[in-house]
Amino acid sequence: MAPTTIASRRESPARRRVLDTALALFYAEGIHAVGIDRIIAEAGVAKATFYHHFPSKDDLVCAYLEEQVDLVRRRVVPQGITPDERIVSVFEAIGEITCKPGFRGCAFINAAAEYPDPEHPVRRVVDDFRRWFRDTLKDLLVDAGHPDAERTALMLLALRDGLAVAGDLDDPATAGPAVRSAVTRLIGT
Amino acid sequence: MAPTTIASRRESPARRRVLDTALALFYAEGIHAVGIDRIIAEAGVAKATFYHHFPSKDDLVCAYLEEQVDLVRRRVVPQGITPDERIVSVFEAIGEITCKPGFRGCAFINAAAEYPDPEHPVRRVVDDFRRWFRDTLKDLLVDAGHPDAERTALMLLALRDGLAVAGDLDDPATAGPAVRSAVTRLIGT
DNA sequence: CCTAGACTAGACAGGTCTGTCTGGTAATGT
DNA sequence: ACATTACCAGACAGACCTGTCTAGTCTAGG
Repeated sequence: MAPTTIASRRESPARRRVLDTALALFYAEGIHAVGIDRIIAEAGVAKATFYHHFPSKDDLVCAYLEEQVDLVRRRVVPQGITPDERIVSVFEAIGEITCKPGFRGCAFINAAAEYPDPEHPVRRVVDDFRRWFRDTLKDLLVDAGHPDAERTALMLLALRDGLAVAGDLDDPATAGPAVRSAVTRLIGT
Repeated sequence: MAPTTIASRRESPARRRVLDTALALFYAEGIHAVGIDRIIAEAGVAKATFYHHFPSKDDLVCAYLEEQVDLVRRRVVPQGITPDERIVSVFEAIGEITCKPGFRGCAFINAAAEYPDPEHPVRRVVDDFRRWFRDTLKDLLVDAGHPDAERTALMLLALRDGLAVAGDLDDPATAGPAVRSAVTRLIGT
């Protein structure tokens, strides 16, 4: 038994192609709206191969969201000068992303809208992400010596969600410029 | 021809039952997840009757969202003392609703997540609602003599969306108490 | 009385969905 | 040389989807 078995199941060209396709299609068109047949066709993968790597569609959906978690995590890490500025920079980055052409809102919010059951594995991934993001904001606020860090982190999370929604449903250009002042008003400079 | 034809098509016991059932099921379980068969079964209505009142499922979905618009509009109207207090009261009402047991987020955000095409009739209803809400906030801010009413209205809309998402995905109890201070920080009093 | 229309019950067509299963190819490591 | 395993192609089952259609009941207005 080569060191293949599990390792290659986690990383293989076919699996990668499926995941990339799922990332694009699920995000752009919604999860229930995209069938397995469509994914394997556009990924150029046989059905048996797909079900070899992902026992069910739900597994693929979870993997898709984990992928999104990785993408976000990679962005938030880089630090600016002061903790205050780091917070502002995180939100300005969000403001920019929401203006980009393909933006279709927050992948986690959209996924949760399609999975009402809070106990569903998909919702677990969403919960983990949100908890991580909230804690990260709180830590930044604590570093900045902010009083009432806990509550302010909740407000900032609400702002983030609102920006993501607005970027998708309203005119994205209008929301962008307001981001910086919204953050400073909330954290009270 | 009695004054029936169109009038009764707009208001009839069967149609009402269908609409009420759709309101409950679509909101609680999502739109794609609930089929016509399920709706007509729980509404106690024949299929032909359903398709008589709603030519397609999309028509029902639009009617469902219009129904939600009516519900929200009815709430926002009542006025408090000062314009500032009216704004706060609107948001405290939102804060309360998000804590209630059956809360499953904003019906419009959830619907939009399932209808990616911005030109789709469903999205038109969503757009109309958001425009109305944004304008209402702006008018209240103008009445309050607020400078920068336009931009502040955007922030408040973002806050509303964030509250709706948080009430659905996070612990609803934690977000509630922060609402009032978030609003006052944003409108800068 | 009679007729238009709102309604019920349910079969049906044509499509899509997830997931299984068969059968075969190619590469790789022992 | 051989076994494992990653992969491809595609048929298939069984369920569910939307929307149409037939056939018949009940009610109220003229």
